[in-house]
Amino acid sequence: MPRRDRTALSDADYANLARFRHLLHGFFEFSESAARREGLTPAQHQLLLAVRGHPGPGAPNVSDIAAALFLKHHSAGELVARTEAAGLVHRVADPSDARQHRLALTDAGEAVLGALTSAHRDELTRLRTDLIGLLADLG
Amino acid sequence: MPRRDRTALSDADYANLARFRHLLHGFFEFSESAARREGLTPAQHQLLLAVRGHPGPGAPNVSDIAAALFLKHHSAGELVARTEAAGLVHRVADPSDARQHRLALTDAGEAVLGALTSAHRDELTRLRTDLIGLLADLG
DNA sequence: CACAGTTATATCGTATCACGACATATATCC
DNA sequence: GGATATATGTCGTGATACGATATAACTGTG
Repeated sequence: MPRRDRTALSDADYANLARFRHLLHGFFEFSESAARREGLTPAQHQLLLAVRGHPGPGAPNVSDIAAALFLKHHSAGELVARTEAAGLVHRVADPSDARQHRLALTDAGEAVLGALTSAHRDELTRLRTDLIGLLADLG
Repeated sequence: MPRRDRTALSDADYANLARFRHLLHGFFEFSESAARREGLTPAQHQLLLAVRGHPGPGAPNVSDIAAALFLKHHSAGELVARTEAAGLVHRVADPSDARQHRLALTDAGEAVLGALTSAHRDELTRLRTDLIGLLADLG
């Protein structure tokens, strides 16, 4: 059992966990403001990334996206609809299953995601050392 | 300049960033469900942690919490009011500045935060290796 | 020592977004 | 081919952070 004694929490344990959360929260604030600067909602940005970074062999469908973004199926569908209306993704009917829609980025979606992904990679490079240090203190 | 060429993004870069976000998102899902199991909203949990883990010399006030949680001052005040109503924190008037309220955990808040913090430490121990591996791929 | 500016917090109405409940269409399996 | 499962869509609701605004208290300055 890797779990340590519950009574063993020190002030430093709380402070380290608080700092870890604060650091991650700061990263997400960065991410959200970067997305909004590009005219996207944060959720739309995450959708684009989930579509582009989908690990499977083919293009993801709405259910894949729901799983990737921890959403209910119909919430994922709503997000896809909003993002499609913004011209960033499009749905193509799956030829082998008429219930499903395969998702792909539009050229506009591809462009904006590229810019955002570069910015995020840079930001993570800046944060990496602190993050690893905190993880070492926490584990 | 640490920034790499914007055109240098590969499929793997997108996939790695997507996996990184998915891993962190999963951690937050774990955190939120743990908080709700204890009868707290996720925001209330973060408030407790920010109070308990506050780095400064004294107890934090509402503005400190706003900064720690990336909230506007009045949103932090609303969160404190809700959490105080739940009996998890209390406000004590600062004797040297009647505008401020210093925040402290109640015994109930202390107990629930302790349980949650232990659980989070364990979860982070589980995730640490994957997280560090992904950070290495991303930077 | 008034008063201008700043700081700390509170009130209220609004907007966003994911959700539950429900509905529909298609596929699959005895 | 009828029952069941899967994929997605519609609609109303609730939670909560926010902007705009307000109030109170502190601080420095002349």
